Amino acid sequence: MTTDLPPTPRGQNTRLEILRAAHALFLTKGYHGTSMRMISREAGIALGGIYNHFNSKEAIFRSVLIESHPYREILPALASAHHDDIEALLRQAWTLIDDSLNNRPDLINLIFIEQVEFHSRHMPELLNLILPQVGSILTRFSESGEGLRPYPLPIILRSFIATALGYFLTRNALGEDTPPEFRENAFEHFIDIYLHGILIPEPNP
Amino acid sequence: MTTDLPPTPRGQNTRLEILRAAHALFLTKGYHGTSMRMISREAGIALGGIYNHFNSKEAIFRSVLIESHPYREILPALASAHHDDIEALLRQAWTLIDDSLNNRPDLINLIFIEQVEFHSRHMPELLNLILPQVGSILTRFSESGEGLRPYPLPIILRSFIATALGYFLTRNALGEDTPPEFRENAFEHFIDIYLHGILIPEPNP
DNA sequence: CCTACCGATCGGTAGG
DNA sequence: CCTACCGATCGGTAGG
Repeated sequence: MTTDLPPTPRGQNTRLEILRAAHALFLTKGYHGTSMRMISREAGIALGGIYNHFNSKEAIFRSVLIESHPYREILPALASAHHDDIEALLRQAWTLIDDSLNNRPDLINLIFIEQVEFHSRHMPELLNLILPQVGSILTRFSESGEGLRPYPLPIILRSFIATALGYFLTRNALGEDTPPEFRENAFEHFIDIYLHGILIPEPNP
Repeated sequence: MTTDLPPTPRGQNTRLEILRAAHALFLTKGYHGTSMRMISREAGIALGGIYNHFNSKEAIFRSVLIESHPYREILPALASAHHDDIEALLRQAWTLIDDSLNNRPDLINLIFIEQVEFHSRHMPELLNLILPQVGSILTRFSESGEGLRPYPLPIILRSFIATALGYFLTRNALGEDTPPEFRENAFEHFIDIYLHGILIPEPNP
């Protein structure tokens, strides 16, 4: 079975192939640990051909960051969660994060590379894309946020994201040869602790 | 004012100078973004002289990681906090973390480099040094942990560390040109949310 | 602990 | 989009 017409113009497919290869390499080797020759090999294109699509190695990283940053999974998860009360909404978002990130814990490496190797140089541009989505999420929080403790809504959102990041960061650091008490049901415990943290407790029954 | 005798043998001072230089460079440029020549220049020693103290570039990173990992600040902070009830103990530890890390947010970059550029290869060795300290901290938790929700103590410790990491990670990502609602009093809000998360609420007064 | 050097590889480009 | 190449720099070492 062959496709007579490529789904997108040929050049566009090559561009995506470069981004896919670079993404995979950056995640496992970092930016300076990845060479243009590795990217060209992995993408199945000659070294010189890359420069028809990107002006520099950093331009590739910038595109990978903008188009594949984990926030692109976390924020839509929050935006698409559909529930009346905020606890159910956040629990559903937590499940969606689980689905998209739990099997790919190195996805957050992109955040680390941006901080360590670029001093967050590209974050202003990325935040300009992200913050508009954040606005509608915060509105939703305030609409269904009856039982929330009186923290600023941006703090509640930031600490939710921080909880996810802290989970994956400690998960990777702990590895699989550490005492199991540090790992068993940790994903569920983390969301429970977070929710107790932001929700006003039910009156004692 | 000159010192007649160096406080430590000459060779030992050079070794420490190499580690200090390498640490500073790794934090700001990453491992592969730092060259041996940069380290030699910053340490004030010839390139070849480094190899009298370390067998390879990775050996330098390993020593930096083991001797300067942020856990070396967080865990002693927890171990030295001295209070009857767990809330006061954790709040004091939080303050100590603030003192040692808040002005040097790039200290956690060492953790990221280890994860991204080394796939946490050195963590087993590091955890062997860390986990014994953890044992005594957990014992303290259980002694003064009357008001704790029934989470496993290792989870409570892990989520405390994760809260600190998530705070600094989102702090660096947000930068200083984002809406202030995401940043105002965030450090205090984070510990409050965490403590509400793990403590059984007081009966309504 | 330094000087001088090794082969390999780097990001990027000219020219077609 | 490829081939062939550029100068610069890499980690590491021999020899003293």
